[in-house]
Amino acid sequence: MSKLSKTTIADIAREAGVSAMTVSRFLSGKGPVAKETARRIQEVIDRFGYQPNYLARSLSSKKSMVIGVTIPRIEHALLDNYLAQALSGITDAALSHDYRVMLFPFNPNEGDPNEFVNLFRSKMIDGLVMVKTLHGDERIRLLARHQLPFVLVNHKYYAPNVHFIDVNNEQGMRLVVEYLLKKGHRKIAFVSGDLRETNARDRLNGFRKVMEQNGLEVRDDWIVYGQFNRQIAYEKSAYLFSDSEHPDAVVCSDDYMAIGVIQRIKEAGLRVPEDVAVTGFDDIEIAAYTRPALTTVRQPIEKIGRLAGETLLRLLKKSNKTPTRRLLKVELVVRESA
Amino acid sequence: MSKLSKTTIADIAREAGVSAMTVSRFLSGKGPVAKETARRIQEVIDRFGYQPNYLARSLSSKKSMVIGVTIPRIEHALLDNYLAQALSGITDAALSHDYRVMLFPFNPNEGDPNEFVNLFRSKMIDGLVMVKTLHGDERIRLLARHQLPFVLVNHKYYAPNVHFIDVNNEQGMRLVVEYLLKKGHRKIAFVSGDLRETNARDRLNGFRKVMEQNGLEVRDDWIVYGQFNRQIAYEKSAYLFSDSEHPDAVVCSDDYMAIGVIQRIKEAGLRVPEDVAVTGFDDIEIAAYTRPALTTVRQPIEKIGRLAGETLLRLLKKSNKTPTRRLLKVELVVRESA
DNA sequence: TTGAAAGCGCTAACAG
DNA sequence: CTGTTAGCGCTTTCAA
Repeated sequence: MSKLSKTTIADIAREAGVSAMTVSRFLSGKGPVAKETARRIQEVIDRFGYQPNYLARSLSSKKSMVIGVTIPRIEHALLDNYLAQALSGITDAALSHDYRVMLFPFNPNEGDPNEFVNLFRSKMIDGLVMVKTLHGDERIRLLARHQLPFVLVNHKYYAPNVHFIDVNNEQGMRLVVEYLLKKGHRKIAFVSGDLRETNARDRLNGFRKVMEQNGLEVRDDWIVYGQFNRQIAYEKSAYLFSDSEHPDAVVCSDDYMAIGVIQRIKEAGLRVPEDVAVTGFDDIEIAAYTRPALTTVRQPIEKIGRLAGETLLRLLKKSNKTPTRRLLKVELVVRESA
Repeated sequence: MSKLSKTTIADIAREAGVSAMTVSRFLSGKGPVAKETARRIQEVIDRFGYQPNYLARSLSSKKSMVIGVTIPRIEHALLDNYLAQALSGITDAALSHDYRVMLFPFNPNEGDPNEFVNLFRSKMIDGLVMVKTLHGDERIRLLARHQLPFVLVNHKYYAPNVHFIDVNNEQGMRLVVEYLLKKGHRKIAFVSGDLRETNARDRLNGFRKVMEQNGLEVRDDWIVYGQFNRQIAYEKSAYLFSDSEHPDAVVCSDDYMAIGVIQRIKEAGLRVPEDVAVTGFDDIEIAAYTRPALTTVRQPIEKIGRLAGETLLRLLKKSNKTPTRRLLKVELVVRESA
């Protein structure tokens, strides 16, 4: 099939009249090489179009120069907008440090708990960034126990050897709730994402806290326990609007859910935002295009990804005793839905 | 840092009282292993949590079991919705055949023409899927010349050793134009994407052809030469609506462009679709949420990705003399913008 | 500033 | 059905 000539470091060495070791030194930049020798080696490399065998190099040096990114399969699709943005940031960071990125989709709550540890055992990756993991995932615990280098994206997990980059969800909820209050809303419902994600929990708790600090009651029957999913939010929020007494505002745990809730509200014959205000979270691409356009909390998703990548790469250089635990600021984006 | 015990195949062999070769046979399933021997080996593997060293295996077998996916950097973001969907399909196909996926972002029209060939030279990948490449990209030509296994996604390139999966753009344009004609539109403009992408060319040519077949004039000044980009479509389409005589329909080369054009039309004080109908292409996620929701041509993007992956994997099994050249059907999705 | 020797952990090829 | 031998192409280590 392919007709690539296979030049090895030995060929280059012979042709340049030096040993393989000298070529290796020249290539890595580690160790001295005489100017004239370097010039000759470079000339031969160019002439042959030589590319070092990455597998041999990695096997010998015990560094794969690859970082893995695990992403959950969601609704049959691999990548929602959130994941795509995060991946973008991670990849940027990796490439700028000469690492490659390998994708590892996984099914939450399924499969071998050692699934990710084994990626290290098999020397497939040097480090791992995990996006959107679930609370209590045994796989994370095992990675931490083995002191493997990994970073969590948007998942808070306070434990030794666990590093994460996340946003301040409570601040986000404060922004949202206080904005709604200022607008005169008092009957505020909350539609939550999967509580196995720390984001969902933090947002719900944040919502509760800010409401109470403002002397407002949080009605238990106005907390909807859903998932980060448009369709499920659409289904589960139905009862909120079947009564004559409905909320005058709904805070949603993310944008996809807000879209589902808005659809539900319209079908109940109510208007957004006149009858019911709705807010989202994330500021995904489509948030600006929904009808009405979403008022939401913007997360710097790509930046989160980049920071996660950089944190990991720092970890690979030298392990860090004190865990990195960054909570980035969010901002309120006011559009039309509230 | 990490404290993973490093068990090798030799350890397993010794412990199971066999040779490394027998363990290797057991692991690969190639070659016979006695039932009882197999049982003993499995027991030892489990006990040690042994994972074969992927690098050693690949170095020896000369197969990396990795396929690369090249994606163009677009507007600073790595992944637009189209790319995300395609990547999803490719990854699905790869994983189901026990291959891993590595990401290789690249800047169109920049960098070493050997950039991708070198991925093969360095044994980083066994095959490559390229998404959204530009016509005449030297990198593609070099891959083909070296007879390397690669597949193009949404890029038609008729040449030996070049395989591609694309859609029938002309059929898409027929759907769109004939729909517009049926609706009574006659003054139809076209806003094109970057003509270095074969998709853009095929859509423009298809548009022309169908218009002419229906006896309609294509006004040169109503062809806008833009790029696959919302902002640029917004800017370049301005003049279409500054005259008193404007088109009553605009066919756009993709959905992002349609969004830009709609914005422009609104700012010109016109209504969509009452004054000007607008159509897109792709049916990306947000197409259903724009205001008005987009009438567009749906491509089975994820399926394209999956087919590309499968085509590549077949190529890796045995090279194929006759190039795969699939053009998938598209369908018209009528919403509100036309 | 350079080189020789020894391996990294696995599999291909062949022999038994 | 199992084992031996000889690498794969590089880097590490030590010596010169």
